[in-house]
Amino acid sequence: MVSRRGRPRSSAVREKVVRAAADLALDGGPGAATVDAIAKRAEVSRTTIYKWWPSASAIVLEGLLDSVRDTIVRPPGSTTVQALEHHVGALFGLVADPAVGPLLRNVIAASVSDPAIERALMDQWITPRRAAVAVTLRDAVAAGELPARTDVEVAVDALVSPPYYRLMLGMAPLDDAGVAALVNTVWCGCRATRKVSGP
Amino acid sequence: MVSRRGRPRSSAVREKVVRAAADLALDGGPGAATVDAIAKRAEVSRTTIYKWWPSASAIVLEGLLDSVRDTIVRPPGSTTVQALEHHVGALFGLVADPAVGPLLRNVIAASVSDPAIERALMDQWITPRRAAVAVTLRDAVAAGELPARTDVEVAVDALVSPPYYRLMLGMAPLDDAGVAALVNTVWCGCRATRKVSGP
Amino acid sequence: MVSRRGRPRSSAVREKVVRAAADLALDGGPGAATVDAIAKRAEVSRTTIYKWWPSASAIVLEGLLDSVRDTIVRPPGSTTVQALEHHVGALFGLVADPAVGPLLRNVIAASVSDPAIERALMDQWITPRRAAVAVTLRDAVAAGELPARTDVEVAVDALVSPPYYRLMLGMAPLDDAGVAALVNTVWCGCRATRKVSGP
Amino acid sequence: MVSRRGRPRSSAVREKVVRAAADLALDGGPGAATVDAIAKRAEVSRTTIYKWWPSASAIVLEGLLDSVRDTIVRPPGSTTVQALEHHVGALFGLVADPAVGPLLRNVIAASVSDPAIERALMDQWITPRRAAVAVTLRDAVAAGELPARTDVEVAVDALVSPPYYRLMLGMAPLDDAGVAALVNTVWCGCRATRKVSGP
DNA sequence: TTCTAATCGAGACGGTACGTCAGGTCTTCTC
DNA sequence: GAGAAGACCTGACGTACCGTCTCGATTAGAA
Repeated sequence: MVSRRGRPRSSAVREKVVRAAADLALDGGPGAATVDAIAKRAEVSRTTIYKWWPSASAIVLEGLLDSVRDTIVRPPGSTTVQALEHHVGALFGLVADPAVGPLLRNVIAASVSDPAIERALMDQWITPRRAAVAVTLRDAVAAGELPARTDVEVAVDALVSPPYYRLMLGMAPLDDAGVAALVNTVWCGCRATRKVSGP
Repeated sequence: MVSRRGRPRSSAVREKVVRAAADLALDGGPGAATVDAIAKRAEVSRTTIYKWWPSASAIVLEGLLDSVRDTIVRPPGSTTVQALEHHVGALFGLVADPAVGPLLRNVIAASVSDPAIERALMDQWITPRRAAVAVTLRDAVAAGELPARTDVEVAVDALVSPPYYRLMLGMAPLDDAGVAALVNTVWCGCRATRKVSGP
Repeated sequence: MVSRRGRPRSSAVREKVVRAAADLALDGGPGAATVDAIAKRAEVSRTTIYKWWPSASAIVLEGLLDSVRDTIVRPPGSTTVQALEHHVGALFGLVADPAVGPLLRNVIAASVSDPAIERALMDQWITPRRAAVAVTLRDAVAAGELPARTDVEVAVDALVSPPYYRLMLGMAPLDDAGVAALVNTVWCGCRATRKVSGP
Repeated sequence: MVSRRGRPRSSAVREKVVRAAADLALDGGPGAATVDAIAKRAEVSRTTIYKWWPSASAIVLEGLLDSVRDTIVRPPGSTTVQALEHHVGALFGLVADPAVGPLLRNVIAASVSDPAIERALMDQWITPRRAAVAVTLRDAVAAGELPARTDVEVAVDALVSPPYYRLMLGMAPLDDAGVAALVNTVWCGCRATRKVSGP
């Protein structure tokens, strides 16, 4: 067993910082989660923060990923459509969650000017969620439920883009009926699609 | 017509400022278009800038809207699908345009922390483009090409969200085939949709 | 008449800053006169301070020079010895002054690690005071009161070094009798000096 | 004698630390000898340094005293003037030594804001050197070489202040001839002095 | 023409946050 | 117990932008 030398990192610090960042980002509006403000609220030294995180947004992102640790699994025994609705519905619910959406919006905005955030967001948030939907769709293609020519990436885009789009532009999220309609439309669209430039 | 007394506003100033902001935002990366930098580059006084614009992002937005003044019209004599492809294709092209996309991304990020930008962006960019697509879809419903139960807002979301989504997350834009597939999928999906929770 | 463009510099700011620095350096001990503390005490923005002064020590130096603006003049109609005693006595008095000595000590300490302070201190404080004494001595040589071989620089050193030496090392300053004795010793020494390496 | 329990203090550590401090203070300029830098250069833990020394300046001072361990003795069989010249010349030489002067300047500057350094510097450097000169002068008074009214403290000041003064202000040190002239002037001045306020 | 009201430029000023550096203290493991 | 490693806090540093402010210089219609 390898026990590190020196004083061990305090887990309390990490928690206080991440929680403070989330609190500030949530009820202080975006731009409130500065390193200074986080340090003050968490009662932690700014220096320590800079030692562990490269920016305020990185902290917010960490809090975001912390709060959403539920594994992305397909409900056992579900049909393809049920699985799709589960995945997409969960995503919509998440983005519309008042404790998650604002953080995500914050982080996406920050990712515009911070490649590191962009990468982390992509790797740890976007890609896993796209993958879950994509796998379900590809299984359906393999099972013959969807035609072989189905463009999975495009279908995934159609299914997952709207919540981000509405989030970033400050539009109200789709309600449950809207979500169901979206899934239904894309599902039927994939099945009904004919060759694009046919006779 | 009552022409004001005093020195009239110099149009040269507006142009220099807007151009400088766009240049900075484009090749300096986001965050480069600060008021200070714009003032220096445009060789205009900071005071003057503050007199006419509330923020740097507002200038970038103005430049964005300036550069995209093409009227959003339905090509005369086009079928519904052709019209849809034209509208959606134009939008995708715009967002993928290296002289437009970055500015837009910039402005959307700024809109997160600036309600005024959010409003202006919504009113002058998002809403008109959604409206064009929505009108086409509603016409199709009226003409019996699409079923009456079609949820137009959802269809619009599916059609227009992907480019913004990919733009904000730094993903490569869909290529032409992808765009065509998307339009086709949604169109077919709307036509083929059955009642969501049928027996 | 050249009237500057732009908002004119506020003289109140300069005064408040310089006074605050002096106050802090005097009753807060050395090391108390940081830029932060000065800004807070003077109720002036740190930015503004950095615009006009390169360091806290520069401000203290400015305050020092401000408070000692008395022209260095030889009393009219004085004999050489009287003039010397006046000059040297004034210097001793200044350095022993509780409102001047601590500032000077502060600045000399800072000059060790700041060439700009070193230069300014030299040019605006040390050199003028050495010069006054040197001129008086040289006049005495010219008048035949002192032998031609008198090493003026050495005599100046002997006369002016002690107060700085005692100041820097925290020793009590010489009292009036000590000052008189010093002047007398050096004066007589210069007159009585024989060739250093005689037969 | 009871030898302490536990690991004894490593003399290697002391040497490495002191040497590192001296090296940094000499070729890194003042301000370079921070505790951090010393720890890094000496490859010693900061904690260890803080355990044995109260400040970086204390280390520099220790190095200074280490490097100048020559006993201050009067050359046997010397005349008073020879002894004085020896003492004062040694002091001048020391202060002008490029391996000693900068350290001393450093320490004096630090003593301004650190009473402990001030005390140590006084007790272990200044006082012994003043004492050596004072004893010689007092012996001369006792022997009748100098008048009884000689103010020894003042004479000591005149003899030893100049090198410190020039050191602290960054002035070039006096050359050998200057030193000889200084000693000669003060010696003759002490012998020739008449009552200060005579008729 | 002269007045007058506006624009525009220059620059001072107060703020807030940034990211870094050094000083100290404390905790833990290793020798 | 000495020493190494390193986490942590404090406080100051100097910089970048922000937004406001006070000026003078310029411009062109209105009196």
